This record gives sequence, structure tokens and C-alpha cells, in this order.
Amino acid sequence: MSALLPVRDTLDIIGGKWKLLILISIWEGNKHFREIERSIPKLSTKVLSKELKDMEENQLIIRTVLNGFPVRTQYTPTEHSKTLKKVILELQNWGINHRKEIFGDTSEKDNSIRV
Amino acid sequence: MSALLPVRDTLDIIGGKWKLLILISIWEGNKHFREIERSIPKLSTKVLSKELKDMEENQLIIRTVLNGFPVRTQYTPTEHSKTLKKVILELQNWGINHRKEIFGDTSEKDNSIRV
DNA sequence: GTAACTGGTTACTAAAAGGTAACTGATTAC
DNA sequence: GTAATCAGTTACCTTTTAGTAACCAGTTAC
Repeated sequence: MSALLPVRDTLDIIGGKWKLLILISIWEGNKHFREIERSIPKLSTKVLSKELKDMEENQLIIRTVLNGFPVRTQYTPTEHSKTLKKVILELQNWGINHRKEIFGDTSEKDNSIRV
Repeated sequence: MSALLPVRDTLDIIGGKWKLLILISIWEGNKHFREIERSIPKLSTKVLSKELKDMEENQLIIRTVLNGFPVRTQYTPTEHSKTLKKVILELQNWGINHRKEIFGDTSEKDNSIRV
């Protein structure tokens, strides 16, 4: 069925443990490598490096090297990446409802969308 | 970071290579183990077995054993699983637009099940 | 001079995921 | 009696992914 190709394309890009975390971290204002690294617990330098490369390739972020003394790079989200917000909203809503459905969790402690 | 938990919950459940393919196959009318297996190229018995267990645990499908001569099991989608259709639609739309954005691909030629 | 910061890379190791094929037990068809 | 179908399970092996830690160059602060 034809839904599968595009869905798989999408999951290939934003699936996995870290990509969405990283994107959200950048959306929240973290621009530099070490900054992003520190903002996401348990994320290692090596993995971050690889994920950022993937994301740049897929045009979700732009990497700029600033000429300065303690060499700085800057990561900024592309306009294109912002189209992911709808997807994330659906994934988020489903996750919340699923949790209720499965665990009967009605607490709804935090459903703000700080993205 | 509150979008992240639910999003990760969702991706844990439907992420990965096979779960959505399997769910769609079942939605399309394939009910039995070998039937589902044969409908998805490159999917092995072992992996299908594991994926179906995960999906049953997450209440996306129901497994019923029919008492008969060449023992048959039946997999049916839950009502709850149908709430995924919105999510899938968004993932699908994003995938299509992303492909256009990145490759300028307007052909939409190949909508067969590539695995 | 020493340590710490920047953005990573490299090498080694450990864990997780996936592939292949054989095998189960009951039954049907030839 | 032989082969095939059903729904899986098990054991073994390979591939992929991830974690750890050391290290690069250049600069700043003490």
C-alpha cells in the first residue's frame, strides 16, 4: 500500500532515540555542540556527532562555522524542519492517549507543548 | 521538554522497520501468521513473531487461537489501533513533502511496497 | 606552565538486533 | 510412506548500534 513508503521515509529521518530530542533542543535555543550535548542527558559526543550529520544531510538543520578564537559552530533549524511540528503534535497526542488507554493514566500532569 | 516523553512513547510503539507495515497488512485483511508473513517481503518468521508479540502487548492487535485441524491463529486490529490512522496520515504527508523538498521529486512514480 | 574551553575524531569494546536454518506436533493430500 | 501446511521456537552466527575514553589544535585564564 502506498502509505508505507512515505511513512517509512519519515521514520527513517525522525525515528530513533535522539533526533527529535536534538531538534527540540535546538528549537529551544541551544545552538552550539557542547550546549546541545549538555542539554540532553545520556547523549554521548559520538552519537550527537553522527545524529547532527544525518540531520544536516536531511536538511533539518544548518551547520555554520563561526571564525573566532575558541572555534565555534552553530546549529540552526531550517524552515523546512518546522513543518515537523504538525507531525510531532500528532505523535505527542497519540502518545498521551495511548498511555491513558493502556495504563488508565488520567493524571495529565504536563501536556504543554514546549516545542 | 514535555513533548518528548509522549513522542518517544509513540515512537517506541510504532517506530522501527516493521510495525507499521504489519499493522497496515492486517488492516488490509491479512489475518493469519503465514499470510502476514508472505504479504511483507524480506520479513522473517522470527522478527514477525517478535513484532506481533510487542504489538499485542501494546494492544494494537488481538491474537486469537482458533481450534481447528491445521491450528490457526488470527490477528485482528483493535479499535484503539485505528486511532493511529491520523498519525500515519501526518507521517505520510510529511514524507511526501519532504521528498519533494529534498529531491524536487514530483513524479510520485513508485508506490509499490518497497521493502 | 597548567588546566580548561571549543568541536569534534578515532580506536576499542559491549550490547542489541537481525539473518539462517533446523525443528516441533498435528493433520491433510497423494 | 512422503511431502506439505499450520504457527511458531530455538540455537548459532553476523551485523549494526552504542558506550568509553583518549586525543587533536588553538586559545584563554590563573
